[in-house]
Amino acid sequence: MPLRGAGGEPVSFSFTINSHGLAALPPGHVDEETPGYDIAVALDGKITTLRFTERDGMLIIAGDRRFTATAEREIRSIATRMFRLEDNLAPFYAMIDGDPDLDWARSGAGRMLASPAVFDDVIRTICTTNCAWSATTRMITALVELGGGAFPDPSLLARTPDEWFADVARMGYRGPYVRKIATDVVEQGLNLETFLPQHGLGEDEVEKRLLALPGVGPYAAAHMMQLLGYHHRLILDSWTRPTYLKLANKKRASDTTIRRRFARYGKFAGLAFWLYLTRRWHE
DNA sequence: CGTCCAGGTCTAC
DNA sequence: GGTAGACCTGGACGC
Repeated sequence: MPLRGAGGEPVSFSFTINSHGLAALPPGHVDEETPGYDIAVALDGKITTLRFTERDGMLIIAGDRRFTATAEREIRSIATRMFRLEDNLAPFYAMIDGDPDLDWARSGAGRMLASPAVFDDVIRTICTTNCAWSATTRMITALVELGGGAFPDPSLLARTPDEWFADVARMGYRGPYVRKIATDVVEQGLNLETFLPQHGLGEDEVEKRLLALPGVGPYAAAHMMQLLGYHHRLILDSWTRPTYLKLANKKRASDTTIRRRFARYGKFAGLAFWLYLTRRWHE
């Protein structure tokens, strides 16, 4: 399928795909040798590995078997979600034309790699809070192992006992939060997929609902908003703050000051901030 | 060994 | 609305 954004703009994952994206899979799932990206998902009730590669502006998707028409539609949907092809960055690229800090990004940068499902990203994001990155990968590796190679769906997490979260995944206080969200999806009709812009809830309402989830505060909500395609909020955490100071050659800057610095990018302020911080990832 | 803190959040004032 | 303290875990660090 064509690798273009919703506005026909270029899409590039030069570095993010193979490395640091939040949705990056546990070690072993990412092939560092070839410019491709593997992910295991459940299709037709079976765990299937999909390999994404890019050639001449086309996204090539290879599977390990033949697929039904239903599965093919699902694959297309997964790819569109993961690579954020529903997101229109053309207005942003027009905005940064000639911008000394961000003009480079017009070649197609700015799409934080997403998981096949919004649910996955919410849980993954909670696993990034208040811990070292090594703990994040440990927790997510355990989750994917529980899922048999793919990220576990809500019903599997809902029926997995508390002891597993505490003793196997070692998620500490996050375990009950994750189980609560999974249980609400299964039993209370909570549908995180409706947070996607196409469902029309509206930016403010989506943010409100994210913040209402246990374990999701300002940082996690900002990260999810970015993944969902709402680019206004700045992701402010213990990595982005010092990274900004270093790149901007400043001694200190309050969150308010940082926000003011990026306010010129309007509804794309958060994306501008993220690209400012991750520029070297794309070189 | 104890303390601090890492890509924060929640509760109680 | 703003702020202190607690919170699982485990690696880094000082003593």
